[in-house]
Order: sequence, then structure tokens, then C-alpha cells
Amino acid sequence: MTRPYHHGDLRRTLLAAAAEAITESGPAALSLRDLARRAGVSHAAPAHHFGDKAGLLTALAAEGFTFLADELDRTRAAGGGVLDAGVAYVRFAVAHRAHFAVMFQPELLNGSDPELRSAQDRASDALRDAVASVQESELRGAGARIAGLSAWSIVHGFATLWLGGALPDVLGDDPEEAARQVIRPLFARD
Amino acid sequence: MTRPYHHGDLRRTLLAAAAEAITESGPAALSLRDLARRAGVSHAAPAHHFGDKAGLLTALAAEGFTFLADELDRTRAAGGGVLDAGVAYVRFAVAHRAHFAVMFQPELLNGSDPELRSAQDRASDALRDAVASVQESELRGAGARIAGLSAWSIVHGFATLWLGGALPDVLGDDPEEAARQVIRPLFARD
DNA sequence: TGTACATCAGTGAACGCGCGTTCACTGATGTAC
DNA sequence: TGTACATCAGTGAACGCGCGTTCACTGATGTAC
Repeated sequence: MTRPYHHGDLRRTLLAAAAEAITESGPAALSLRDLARRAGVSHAAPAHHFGDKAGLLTALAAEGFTFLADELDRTRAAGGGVLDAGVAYVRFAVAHRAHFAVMFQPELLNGSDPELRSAQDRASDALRDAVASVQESELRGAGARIAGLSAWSIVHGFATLWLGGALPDVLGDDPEEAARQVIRPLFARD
Repeated sequence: MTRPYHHGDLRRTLLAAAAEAITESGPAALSLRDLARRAGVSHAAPAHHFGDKAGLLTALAAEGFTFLADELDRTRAAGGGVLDAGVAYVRFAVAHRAHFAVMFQPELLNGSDPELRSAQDRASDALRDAVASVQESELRGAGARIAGLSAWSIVHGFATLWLGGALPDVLGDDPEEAARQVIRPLFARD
């Protein structure tokens, strides 16, 4: 009946609570005490797992890069092309907006954290693989390296603007469908 | 010799201090008391001008949209095309990264502020004008509306990734030159 | 199967700090006459 | 040119609050024998 002394999986629970809190009001408003409250645990507990706020956000960002890599790998395994990878990127950003909000803000993170580093590496490998499938002709003679950055820029920009509510209503409610339309001009053959 | 009682242009000074503080450590770390310290003014003074933190960030965002519109208008007046407008967008983001960091985070702002609204309108008019100059053929048959969103997405994404330090060193030090390379595949004719 | 002990997760009281907000005030500026 | 007065920008003391951090502690778990 009563709550057991040991939580069991507090680290995971705190990360989930952090994602929830960030989704509600952004990373700025996050406090460790608030997370403890959400997790139903004493306010000093989070420090045991993450040390401080940057530690927690770093763990969240690492988790985000892992999720992103998973999503891209899955798309690739299913035989998807670059366009599908782009849509997968947007799907990830929308599904995990809290993670996404934190992943590219280095000032909030411990950039040297090994777990973060390795998750980032996995994600950038997956991105590179996705882009490697573009035919030279599809990007009008841009080198493969630049092609990849163009693709990354357009999907990242779309996701950011979508999440910021900056895009017009014409695009409809479905972010994946909207993304496909907006991204296509970069890739479509004539 | 001694500081005069009236500051003279405190509002402007506070906005500049805010931009400086945000550039250093992001919007999360911003406090009105810190701004007052930077401006050499009593800690209660900022409230006179902005009410609260959201008010100040809203004013900053409005200023940002105005700067962006100015930059785009200038480019257009100089006879630049879409590609140049894209580069101008990136130039703006890099030159005013604090403004840029705040402009697309609606949860930090008073979305209904009339000054903000009108600055946003000016910027989106300028964006629309820039995109209107794209030839249909240049975007492979995408409608003009979609074309504009593709262009906006790619430059916004590039700027965000550049500022987040996420892009590889291959691109060099000059953001405008790098932007031109990365954006070009969306527009270049075969 | 039982006991002892080390380890570790989480507690809860205490602390000092920086914050936003309020409020009666004071100093400067501009305008009316 | 001079005086009175309204207006407004900025002051500074006071307040209560939520925060992160510390620390001695306690309860649970796992392992050695």
C-alpha cells in the first residue's frame, strides 16, 4: 500500500518527468525540485542520479540522439530513401519535442559527457547513411557532403518552425505529410 | 561626474544588455535583476519598462523581426534573388543570435502583443516577397507557397544548426559562404 | 537455510541565495501661465 | 524670464518564495560465508 522506500527505476522516471515538464514549459522552467515532486520522491533524490541540472539535460539529450538514430535506422531497414529519412527526422522531433529542444543547445549540456558523445556519433552515422543513398543527380551536382547538410538543414528547419508554431495553417495538421511536401523540392527529380 | 538620476535611454540599454546576456548563456539564465546590474541601474527599474521577463523577451523578439525585415528589404533593394535573401537570413541570425534564439519560442513571449504582431507581419511580408522572385522551374514544379516554405526551412535549419555548433568544420569559418553552398542545391538550375 | 555485513538508493531538515514584486519615495523634465 | 505644478523615470528597502546543495540518517538489497 505505502510507497516502497526504493523507487526501482527512478532515473528513468525522472527523465520522463523532465520530458513532460519541458514539453509543457520549455527547458528554462525546469527545476530538479519540480521533477522530484512529479516523480513523488524527496527533493534531494535527483541529485543522486544526475548531479545537477546540466547532468540531467545531458542524459535527456543523449537519450534523444539514441531515439533519433533508432528512428533513422528503422526507416532505412524498411527500405526508405532520403525523403523518408527526412520525414522520420520530423516524426522524431514532433514525438519527442522535449528531447529535440535540448539536443542542439550546447550551452545547456555537458558537451564532454561520454554517453552524450557516443549517442551523437550514432545519430550522425545514421544521418550520413541516409544521405548516402541520394543520387548525385538528385541534388544537381552538389557533392555528397554538401547534399547531406542541405538535407539536414531543411528537415531541421522544418521541424523547428513546425514546433514553434511558425508555419501557416495551409499545411494542415499532419506534420509528416506537411514535411513531405516541403522537403520534396530538394530531392525530386524533374 | 556622478550618474544622473534619469538614465535617458534605459529601455534601449536594457534590450542591449538582454541581448548580451542571452548571447552569453541563453534565455534560460536571464533575470531582470541581472539586467539592471548590467545597465547600472536599480533592480526595480526594468519592471517600469517591460513589466516582467516575458514582456522584455517579447520586445526583444519584436526588435528581432524588425531587424530581419530590414535585412531582407535591403537585400531585395540591392537586386538580390532568393539565394541572397537566404544568405541574408543567415547573416541576420548570426549577427543577432540572441534575438534569433527568442523569436521562435512562443512559450517565452506574449504572443498577443501588438508590437510583436506587427513586426512579425513585416518580416513575413519580406520573406514572401523574397520567395516570390523564385521561378517556378527553379523549384521543380512545387507551388510558390510550398517553395517559400522549403526555402524558409532550409535557411532556418542551417542557421539553427550553425549557431548550435552542430555543423562540421569542413564548411569553414564564414557562415555566409557556408550557407550559400548548403542552400544552393534547393535553387540552382541544372 | 540462516546470519552478518557492505553497499547503495532515497530521506528530510537545514542553510544561504538570488529572484520577482511591491511601495512609498525622490529627483528630473516639461508645460502652462 | 520666472514660477508652479503635473508627470514620469528611477530608487532602495522590504517581503516571501523556490531553488540548489549539504549532510547525517535510514531503509532495502545483495553477497559472502
